[in-house]
Amino acid sequence: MSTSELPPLFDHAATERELYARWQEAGVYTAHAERSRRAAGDRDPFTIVIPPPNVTAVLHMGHGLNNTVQDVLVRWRRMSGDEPLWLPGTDHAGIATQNVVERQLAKEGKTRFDLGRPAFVARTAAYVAETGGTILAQLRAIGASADWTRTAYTLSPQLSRAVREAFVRLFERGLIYRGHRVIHWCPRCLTSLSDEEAEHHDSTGKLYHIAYPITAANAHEAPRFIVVATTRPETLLGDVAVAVNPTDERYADLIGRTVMLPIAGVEIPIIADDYTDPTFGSGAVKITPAHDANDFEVGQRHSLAMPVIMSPSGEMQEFMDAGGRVPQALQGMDRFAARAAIVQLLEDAGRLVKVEPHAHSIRRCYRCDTVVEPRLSEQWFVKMKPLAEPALRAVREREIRILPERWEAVYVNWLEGIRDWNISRQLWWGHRVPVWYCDACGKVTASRDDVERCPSCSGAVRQDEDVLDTWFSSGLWPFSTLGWPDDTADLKAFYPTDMLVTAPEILFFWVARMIMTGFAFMGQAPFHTVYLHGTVRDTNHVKMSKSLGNGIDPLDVVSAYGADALRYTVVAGMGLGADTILDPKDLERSFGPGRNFVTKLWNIGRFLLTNVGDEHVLSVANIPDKDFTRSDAWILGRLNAAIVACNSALGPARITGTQWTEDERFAGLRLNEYTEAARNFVWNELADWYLESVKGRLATPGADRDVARAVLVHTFDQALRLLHPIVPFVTEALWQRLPDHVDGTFLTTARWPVHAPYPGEPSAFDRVIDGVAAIRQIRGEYGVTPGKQLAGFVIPSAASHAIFAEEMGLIERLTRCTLTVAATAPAGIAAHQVLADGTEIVLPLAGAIDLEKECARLTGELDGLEKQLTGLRARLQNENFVARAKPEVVDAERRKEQEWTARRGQLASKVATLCGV
RNA sequence: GGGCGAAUAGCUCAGUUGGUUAGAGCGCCUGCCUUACACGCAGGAUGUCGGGGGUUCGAGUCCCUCUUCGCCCA
Repeated sequence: MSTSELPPLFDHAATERELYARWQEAGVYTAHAERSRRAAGDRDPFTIVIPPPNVTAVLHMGHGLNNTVQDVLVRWRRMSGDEPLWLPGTDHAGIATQNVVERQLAKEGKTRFDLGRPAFVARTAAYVAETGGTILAQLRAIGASADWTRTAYTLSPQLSRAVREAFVRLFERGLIYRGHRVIHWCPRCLTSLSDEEAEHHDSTGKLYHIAYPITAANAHEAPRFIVVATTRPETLLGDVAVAVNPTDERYADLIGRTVMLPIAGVEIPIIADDYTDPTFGSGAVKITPAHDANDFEVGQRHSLAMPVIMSPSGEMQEFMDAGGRVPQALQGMDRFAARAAIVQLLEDAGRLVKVEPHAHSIRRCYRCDTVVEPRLSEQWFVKMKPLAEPALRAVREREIRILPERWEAVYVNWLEGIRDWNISRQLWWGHRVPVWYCDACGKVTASRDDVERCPSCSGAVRQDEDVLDTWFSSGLWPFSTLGWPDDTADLKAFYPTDMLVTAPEILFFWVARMIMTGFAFMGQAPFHTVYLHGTVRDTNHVKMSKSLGNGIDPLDVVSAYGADALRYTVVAGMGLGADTILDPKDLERSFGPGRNFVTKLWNIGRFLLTNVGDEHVLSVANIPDKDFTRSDAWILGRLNAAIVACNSALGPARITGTQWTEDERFAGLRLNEYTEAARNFVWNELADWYLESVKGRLATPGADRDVARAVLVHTFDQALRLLHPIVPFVTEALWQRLPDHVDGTFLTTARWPVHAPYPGEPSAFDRVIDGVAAIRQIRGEYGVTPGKQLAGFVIPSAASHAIFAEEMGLIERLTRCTLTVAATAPAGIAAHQVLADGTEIVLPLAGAIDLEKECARLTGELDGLEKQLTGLRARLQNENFVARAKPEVVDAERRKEQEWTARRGQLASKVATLCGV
């Protein structure tokens, strides 16, 4: 390969397309069950199941981040010799998808009821068939090495079967039941929601204090009122009682009497219940059991009626047991309009005592943001306590770890207070509840297969109208995607999976439920590691979203900067659990550094390919120790350090045994540290020093040139391997061009670097680096242009004599100097540097030296050293320090004192001779 | 209301069990188109580690407290 074919900038667009196609064609990302150690193979399986994006979704930066992380981990394990499976797929997203299709219908002036259920479902399925693969296709653009042959979908026949199986098993175990209670209802989506789907939002509302007239005991009693406080006055039409605390003396005499409910004109009792907080408002609360979950419980305790005074879409209506409660004028009025109307009516009637601002939190539908209405209705629930118990234990007993650590506490806290899960949704798009009712005999049948006739009386049956919460199906994801309930080869080979990578927002929605179902159906935790990464935000720390217009389209970034730049940016900026801040208004600021890194890598490759040539390159292992130079030993040592740093930032990959050890429990997954270690090696060590040091050797034919070629190719090859998970495209493109490349082999399946023993003393070259840096510093301080050739002297310390004598040519080349090794510093005005090891560098800089400035510089340096030495000595003279600090710390301080003292002596005599002080 | 987290350079963030002179990228300043790379190279400046108190020989790191911000749950 000649460099004429390599332009100075990496052509990401063409390369990404070509390489992804070749990876696909070679099938390198297809997992093989038989290679898993759990089957007949000899490889450790490493499985990640994707958090399935909605079928309606298009790729946003959150997906970009989430999937980049998964891909980095999977590529790392693939190269490490595991049998990896990254299983992709999508989620049918009941509410979201149904909303999209309903909006389409609305444009045609139709509703789903015009179509009817079968036609609506067919239309939605057709829509999904057409557009549902979009996001998965987009994941390919960022280089996702997922196994597309196993792409799953929650509404596929296979996964639907898993849903029925799970439902029926839980039903048979008594863990699924039908209940009549107050749930969260979205009046816009016309469905119930789980607790998790009704999100809290802080808001400033109003607290209305309303006076309810107490029914007079007799004709002589003066009119009395009891004041209740509420944020939702419109619900008073559904009030069935006023509750006071039994210990509240203010109201003791009123318990058992009745009040006349304003507007509704119904007489309701005053009851005593502990639920009432005497310190809140007036200490009396209105009880609306059909429209408030707490009131519902009060209502149950007191066997109260439960009138529903709103329609499903949130309009005032005598819906259930509410006959005569909603005045004609209010019927059909929206709940918020009704609130205003009722407040007005109360005010007109003199019943509104006061209105005060009130900070509280209201719940909104997580899909459409509509204020949720608590509503009494019939729903299916999962009994959670028994399911939560093993999920709780698994984390407490370190069978599963959650990173960052603090989320473990959140998880435990939630599971401890877990409430039953409402799983029925009044939607059409989803898995229909597999329950059939017989109207003839009343038999309720939950069944894996469709039921045609009542198993009891052979009467006609009808299936439950509701569908299941989408999260019910995604909760089965780690095993339903592998073929469960069938006993498949994939299930055997790849379950339990390994890591789950997702955002903290769905810790309860999804992660906790997968853990529960994992134990319930598989008897094992579904994964050993949960990695919760941060959120993508803009520079104002506002979460990126399409609706806010502060999003970044990852595909725009890919086309402008390349997939590698996107990935690098995301991974390099990701502290454990920290949010990722990107600037949607300045993509260059966010992604420029990533692209620059790719360009740098590309140019290291260009240099190497031009100067190394096509001829066979020796294996580093076959080169005799004595043939390596100091810089060879140094870079090989740095490579080892980089490998160690990358490994410890990434690993451990899996649990050993059945419990995480204290050491490993929160270790690894420091992707930013991994990135920095690899970047530092290739840029600041390989490119900045080794590559510069090797230029002369490459230009000089002979045996040493072959050693240099071998070390250069070896270290670059290893660097490409370390970097491949982060920037797969540019690394693969370069790797395939390396000399001796075997056609048909890929970096993506090449071996991850291992720490290897190399010859020589890696640190000797640090003396060269120190010397070069010192000379460059003088150049900088005296403003000598880099191009100007200088002459100078090196007075090496005894320990470093050989190094400076032998490496002088290299130092001269790197500094553009002509240097002479001398025993003592020559007399005369010059710039001086004293290196850490005691070696002195003297640059006369004929005529350019300002004696005053040089003295000031050296004196300043001496003063700084003096100050530090004083502090250091004070510490060493402190008996407490010497007695109590760890011996190795004290020893280190003593050594330092010796070094600093020697250096101070050198500097002091410099200053004395030069400045006459 | 309960719980959790954050506050470190102009910006975005590292800083593992307390132990040199607190780091990186971007930005900024100076000089360089040194034939791999100006998406680059060399050099440089910048921090009472949010405030206060405490423990300790030693605190960015541990404890208490205050302030500000964020998240989760009621």
